[in-house]
Amino acid sequence: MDSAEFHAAVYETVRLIPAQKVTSYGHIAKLIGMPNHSRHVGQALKFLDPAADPPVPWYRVVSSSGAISSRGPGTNGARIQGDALTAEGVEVTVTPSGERKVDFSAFGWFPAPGTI
DNA sequence: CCCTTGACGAGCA
DNA sequence: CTGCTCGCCAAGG
Repeated sequence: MDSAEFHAAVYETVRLIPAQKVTSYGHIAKLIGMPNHSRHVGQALKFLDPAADPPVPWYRVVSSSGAISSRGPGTNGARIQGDALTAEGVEVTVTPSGERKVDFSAFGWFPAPGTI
């Protein structure tokens, strides 16, 4: 599997995430058969064209702890993602330190590989 | 070819 | 809860 196929597989899988559900980078990696490439799932989403057609609901992908990565101070990516999820009806908790988190027990989507 | 970076994950103190 | 270590691997300098 080359880089282009990897990206395609990631986008394809992310589109399968139901509305009002979230999953993790690591689980996306498992679903496409590359459990050790969680970092590259993030890369694929990072390179994604926001105007892709059909759209890719990248905002439904968070870290394994349920937290939304900050992307560093000065960037508003985390806030955008949190807002997008909130707008869809997903409960996003904001910790005192400003961290946004999602409750997997209520909104998690983790199908076993091969069952989708 | 070596070194550093990451929208990551799991384990441990 | 926070912080640190190690494993992972493609990309870019």
